[in-house]
Amino acid sequence: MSAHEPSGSSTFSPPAGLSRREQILREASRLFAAHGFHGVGVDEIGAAVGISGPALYRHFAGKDAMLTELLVGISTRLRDGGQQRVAEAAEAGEPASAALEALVAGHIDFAIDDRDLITLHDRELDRLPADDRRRVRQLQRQYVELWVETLRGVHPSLAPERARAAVHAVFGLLNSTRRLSRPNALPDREETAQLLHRMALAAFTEAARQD
Amino acid sequence: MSAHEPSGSSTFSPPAGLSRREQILREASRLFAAHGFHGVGVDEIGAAVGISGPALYRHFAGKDAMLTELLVGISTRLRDGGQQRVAEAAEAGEPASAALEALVAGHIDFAIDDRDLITLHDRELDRLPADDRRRVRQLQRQYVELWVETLRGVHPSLAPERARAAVHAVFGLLNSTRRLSRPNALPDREETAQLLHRMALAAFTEAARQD
DNA sequence: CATGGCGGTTAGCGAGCGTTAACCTGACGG
DNA sequence: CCGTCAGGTTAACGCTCGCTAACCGCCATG
Repeated sequence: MSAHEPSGSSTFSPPAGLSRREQILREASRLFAAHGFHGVGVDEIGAAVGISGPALYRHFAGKDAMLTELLVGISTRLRDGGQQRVAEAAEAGEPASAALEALVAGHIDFAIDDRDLITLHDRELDRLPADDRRRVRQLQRQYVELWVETLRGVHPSLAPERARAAVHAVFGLLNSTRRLSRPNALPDREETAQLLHRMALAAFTEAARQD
Repeated sequence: MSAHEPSGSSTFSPPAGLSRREQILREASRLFAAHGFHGVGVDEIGAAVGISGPALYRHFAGKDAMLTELLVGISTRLRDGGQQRVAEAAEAGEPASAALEALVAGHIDFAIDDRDLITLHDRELDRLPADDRRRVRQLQRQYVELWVETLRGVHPSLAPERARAAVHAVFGLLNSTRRLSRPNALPDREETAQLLHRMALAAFTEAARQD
């Protein structure tokens, strides 16, 4: 196998491509998304990166720790990315609707390009140990609330509870990408992204309409 | 399926409420939805209906068979219900849009009232043995195609591939109910149903808009 | 009143799981 | 040139799992 990579002369830097840890996380997310957390064995994960079984414990405390790191990473990226987009829109003096559109566009990029992670994000939360689960749930809640606030900035008449339901519904809509496109690459990524974008905004607008 | 159920002369066939089989299926669906198929043991399922472990094998061939029966049942109900609603709308001479609305309304009823089943329906398919999986996938595909045809009846300009993506997206939107309302009963079922209904139709309309 | 079988019970098996232990190797800094 | 140590290996442990075996009580029926 590849013993050592052609990295620079420094003491030890990540091997240019992906570090072992990152390799493992990537393969683990693929396998967890495909077969479920309990449906994947540690030997299987090891085999996917060319090492076998217990060697994983040189990089992670256990199987749970891999799932925890994946879910915390996803939730953090989503929340931080969302906060940044909203903040940028605000600083640029753009209208509230621009912030909402930025949230939608960012989520779509994520849902299309990191399909496995999005799958884990709303499927495997309950497989976490209680402490980590609380932490991830908190991050997810913050992300949802960011959307709710932004949405209500565009449609102030929308009641909070209703807005929250609408946000969850749109998440479901956007995350449907995991069901499309069997292999890995979308037939036409941009077209799919635009379709979802428009459907999401239309759904929001309708949710806010007075009846 | 089952050899001897209520049948003729027996004084005491179905225990008035749910048969043992139905009890087991109900509890199994709850547990599978909560912890995932691999995350639930047969002892746990047995305990949930007041019997213990191996007694389940008097009613089912195995754990796989329970999941199979649940998923086949769900997929069949969805497809048959959808076909019936579309047929009824056609016989009544209603416009194509009425058929689409009937599909949406029917799916929402299902998604709200049988939340656990909807969860299994799009999460646990890959845990089935290959034969059963093919069978369920076929039923699901027929249901999707029914929606696609109906949608294209309303918006003939919509390309089939695009329509299919839109249908999957709306399924994701409607199935988001499983994420709402932690305990069991929705705060206001009718209001939620109407909100989802309108959002779904608006998303469809936007998907069909020419750009 | 014997009987048959439905629907339970407990014991236990064999496989697979996550994890630990003990050991090895090759690269690198002093 | 040697010691350290990161990052592998295989063996094995203990536990849990799905499932089978063996047994049994109840109750409707002939």
